[in-house]
Amino acid sequence: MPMKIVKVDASAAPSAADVVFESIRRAVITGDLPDGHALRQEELARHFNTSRIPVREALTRLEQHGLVQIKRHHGYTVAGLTREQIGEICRFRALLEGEIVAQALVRISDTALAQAKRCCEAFAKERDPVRWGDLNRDFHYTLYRESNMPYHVAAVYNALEKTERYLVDQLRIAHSMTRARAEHKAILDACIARDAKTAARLTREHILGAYERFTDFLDQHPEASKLRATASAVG
Amino acid sequence: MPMKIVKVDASAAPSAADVVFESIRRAVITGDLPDGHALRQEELARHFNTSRIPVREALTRLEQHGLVQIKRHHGYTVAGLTREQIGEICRFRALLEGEIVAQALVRISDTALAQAKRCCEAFAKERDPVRWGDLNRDFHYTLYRESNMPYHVAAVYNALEKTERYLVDQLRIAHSMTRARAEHKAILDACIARDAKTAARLTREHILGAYERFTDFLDQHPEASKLRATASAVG
DNA sequence: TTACTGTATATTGGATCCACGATACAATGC
DNA sequence: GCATTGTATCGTGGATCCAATATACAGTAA
Repeated sequence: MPMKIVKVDASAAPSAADVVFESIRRAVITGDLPDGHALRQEELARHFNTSRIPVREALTRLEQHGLVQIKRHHGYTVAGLTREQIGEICRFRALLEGEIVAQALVRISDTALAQAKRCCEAFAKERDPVRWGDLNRDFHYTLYRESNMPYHVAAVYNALEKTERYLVDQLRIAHSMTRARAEHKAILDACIARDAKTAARLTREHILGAYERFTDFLDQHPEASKLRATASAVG
Repeated sequence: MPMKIVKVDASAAPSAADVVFESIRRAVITGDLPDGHALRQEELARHFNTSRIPVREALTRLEQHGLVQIKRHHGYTVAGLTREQIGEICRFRALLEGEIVAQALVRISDTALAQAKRCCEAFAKERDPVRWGDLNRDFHYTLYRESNMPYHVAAVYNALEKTERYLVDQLRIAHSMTRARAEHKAILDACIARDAKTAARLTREHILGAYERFTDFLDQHPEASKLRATASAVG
């Protein structure tokens, strides 16, 4: 008799540490938790209605990701990046993402291209800045998915999550969404034409260009780096 | 009055978790702990004369590095890589390390080159296979150090530590140390000549070639394979 | 006043204890 | 015999408790 109940892997249910990790991670990469903010174990434990043990596990995971910093007996703080560090990470992404798109185009399916088109349009239409990071990620990841380079893609995502809050801020402030939309469209067109070289070049320029505009903006408005919202609410 | 006692930062002393982490990490990357080996918390706690808490912290750190795998309520095991995963990581390293050497040569100092020469000679002279991994790392790292690309270098090291045990094994079994010595020498010569393009190309070939010889050896001696299929975590 | 010392408090690192899930195997019913 | 169920045991995930360190500040002596 075939089982009539939907099959779910109960062992895949997230642990308390998973929940805390994801929640804090999200707050850090979106910028809801400002750089340098102290993450008190007891406070977080109360906030998530759990004990300090899963909180500590979440914090050690975040530290390995480079999203929080630890100083022995002083506790964990949200890790910030200097402008130079952001620059290096952007060059890292440009190098890898160029290679990944090029490789993905060798084998990419029409369904993936259609999905990328939808992501591109969703990004272009979105008015709410807090959603831009996710939609941007969706677009690029759809293109990368069939590259058969999971390690490269994971490395890109680790890199992206460290810098996203800075670059998205810039998108909003400098009104460069128009340009981002056009660049996404150009990359998509190159992909549809299966022109690997052009797609790779445009991807690299897209990433490095965003960094250029980010630094330009900081140079013109040095006070802008401090105007981050300091909502300390997690979850 | 100037303090006459040597200055040491006592807060930099390693915690119990640090010690356990480093120790297990070393055992995994050298291959002393075979793929799939179960890491029991209680057993490790006894072994390191501590409690399960620092052991668990060490294991979660190792999991974020992709060196161990976790299955909920089943415990931690040493994460193995498939041949395909090793291949992708080698391509990842080739891409990055080529870029890093090229960039490093723009600014590399004579002292760094002299140190690289010493590392190269130490590697060539060493007879003990268990030291090859460290000496190989020393040589390459000396060249990369002045690239001013710490994020790239760290990514390379995260990648290298996952595959080192497989590739070093191959070095020993297939007697390809002679070739490795020659390749190191060639890279060093290109660096001394400050020929960035050649150094980058030789570095890429060095890495990809080692992988080729690794797979060739496995094809010829299928019983030598210690490879175990896993779905490894993100590093 | 000013520099040093001692104490109170906050917070982390680690140890111990408990509850739940997983496995192995004996017991039961057919 | 064979499948199912109950139970004993083990190991992990999490909670609580304790120890050690850091900061703040009050007190004391020159």
